[in-house]
Amino acid sequence: MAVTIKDVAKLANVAPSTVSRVIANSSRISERTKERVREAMEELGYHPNFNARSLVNQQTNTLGVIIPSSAKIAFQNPFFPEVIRGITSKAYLEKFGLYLSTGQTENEILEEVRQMVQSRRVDGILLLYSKVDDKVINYLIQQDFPFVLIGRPYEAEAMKVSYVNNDNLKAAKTVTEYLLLLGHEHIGFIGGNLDYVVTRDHKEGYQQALHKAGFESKQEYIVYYDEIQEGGQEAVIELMSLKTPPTALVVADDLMALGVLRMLDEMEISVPEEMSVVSFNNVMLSELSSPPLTTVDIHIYELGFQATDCLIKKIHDPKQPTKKVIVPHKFIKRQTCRKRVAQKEISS
Amino acid sequence: MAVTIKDVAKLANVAPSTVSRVIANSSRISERTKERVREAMEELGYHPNFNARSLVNQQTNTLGVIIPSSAKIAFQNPFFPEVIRGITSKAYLEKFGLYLSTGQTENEILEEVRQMVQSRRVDGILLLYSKVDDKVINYLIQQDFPFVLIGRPYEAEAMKVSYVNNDNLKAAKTVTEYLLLLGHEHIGFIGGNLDYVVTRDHKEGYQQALHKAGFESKQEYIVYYDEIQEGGQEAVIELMSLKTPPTALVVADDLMALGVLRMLDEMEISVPEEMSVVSFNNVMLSELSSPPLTTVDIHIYELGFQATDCLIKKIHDPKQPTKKVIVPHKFIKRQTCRKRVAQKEISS
DNA sequence: ATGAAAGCGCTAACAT
DNA sequence: ATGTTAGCGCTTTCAT
Repeated sequence: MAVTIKDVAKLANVAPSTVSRVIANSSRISERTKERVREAMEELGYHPNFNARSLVNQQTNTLGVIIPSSAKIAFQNPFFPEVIRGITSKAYLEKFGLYLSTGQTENEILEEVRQMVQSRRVDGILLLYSKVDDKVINYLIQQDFPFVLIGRPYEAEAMKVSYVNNDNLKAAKTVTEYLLLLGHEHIGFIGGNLDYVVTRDHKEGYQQALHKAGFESKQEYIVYYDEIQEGGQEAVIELMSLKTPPTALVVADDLMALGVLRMLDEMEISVPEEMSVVSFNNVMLSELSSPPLTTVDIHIYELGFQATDCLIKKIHDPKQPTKKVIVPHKFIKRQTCRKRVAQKEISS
Repeated sequence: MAVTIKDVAKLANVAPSTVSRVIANSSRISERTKERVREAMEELGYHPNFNARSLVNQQTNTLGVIIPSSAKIAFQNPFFPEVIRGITSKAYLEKFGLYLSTGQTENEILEEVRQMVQSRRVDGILLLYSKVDDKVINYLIQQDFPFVLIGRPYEAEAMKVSYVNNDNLKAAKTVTEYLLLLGHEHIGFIGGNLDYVVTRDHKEGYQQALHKAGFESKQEYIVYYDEIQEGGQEAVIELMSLKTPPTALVVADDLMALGVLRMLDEMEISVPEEMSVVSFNNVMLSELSSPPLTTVDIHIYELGFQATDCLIKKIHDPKQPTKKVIVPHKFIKRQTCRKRVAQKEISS
């Protein structure tokens, strides 16, 4: 078996508790013994047993990270790697470990979360998505277990939920207004899955901008897709089949926008000449597309970093008031938007 | 505090050991008491304490997942999410948890790995990358700790390392031969970081194909980049500045190929008319680019799944012989390659 | 078929 | 300043 505290104690000629105190660098141990004990630890290659510590301390220094159930789709989206990167940075600084959920369906995940909290496998939980009416959130609230949401809770009841989010409504409103200013009057909206709060916020912002400008937001210009791969493409077909097809598109995220560009390319509709496109997230590949995407940078890394910060604080002091952090976004203009050209000018 | 085995025992009027046996579904407990105990567990909402179990069993049912140090770059690449997805699936099936590395530099990661193994925080380790002369690998070998490599060890000494890999050399050879068959005589090679074994395998395959066809592989056609973002772009500039610029490109991976396409687009070099491009991985966005990428599907998900399978088997039976699994690849022809047109035909 | 007791490796209260 | 001891929650001999 591995070397334990007892072995070190024996070699250093002290009691196990002394060794323990040396590990904690207790001030009640003389420098001389500390020295001796440390040498013994070195010599034996001692490392404290993680489980033993966790057991007695009643804490694991580990954060549970919950990835949405549609992992197949979700994980393809650079959003998740990037949040995790943010989480990772902060967790490393605070010496916390990361424990990843592995469930694929909503129920599997719920069961997993239950395990995590009840078996004390983690000290807190990071939820990487916010769904409308989510069972996991409800469970966590009911258990009063420390957790932080990335996104925002949908239900009003969830006042006590800490979260880190962007102002997605405002972002959507801004890009729509921008398109409006460019003279576009028929603007399509390609949203993600309606179960996600972010989709609803985007839609709301889009509609507010339209209404404010005196336009009616017509149902047929609004389309939702969750399948990123085919999603963008089908959405384009649907919208371009309208009697009056849109001349600009607000797209749920960069990856889907890529699919949109691809489809547009196939249909020989040129971007931005004949169609303007704006999307959200500003993941790296939005710069690599042809043409590069005009998009909203939501600072994904920061979302993860802040959420982790917030969670760890909450773990250290459970009485912390609930916090709502809004990470600012930034509109990035690249090459997929252009002033609208009147129809005749094109067709002539 | 949470409910423990003792509480259950008390309620069911049995000894703690009996409860423990019920959890393990021991055959030595009568159905009647099992029933009673289970009811008590239900009533109290009992869940076994993970750390206590790990402590006595000397196993954690957790796998350590080590992400390469250049996480910033690495994680942007869809390769990693996709391997993790494969890992996740298998881990879930086997009821193993996943513990993620958080270190950013090579040394941080090495230290983390040390912690993981010495503190018994994980039962085995999955290395998601294979670097030439990697300290982590050497440490793991020396500790004789169960681990599986995704990729392959570079040093011959590492005979005892189990790994899951593609035949990257062959894949690179095949695509180069394909380009050769299309009449291309000047084929550029844009590889990833030379520290990674996969890069060396790609280069080797590329060169073998060239030599077999009677061509010399010239140094100036071979270029390495690790920065995905700018990498592809700079590489293109470098290669196109040659006196005889290549008419075809073998690119390290899809993401970088995207950057290449983007740059080519900017330089108004049309793909595939004036330049053929092949890459590796077949991540989802390779289908979304314009034009869609001709690439090699290396079955990333499968790599993760197989590696996890292999590791768990090894954990269950440490005497298992070392295994080398080669996941087959598949050449996916899409729209970035075309027969070479003689120079004059274009310029005329 | 079940209970009692020891022990996994560590920390912390209580001695001294 | 250091040692003794109990106990975290569980599993596993060893009894009965």
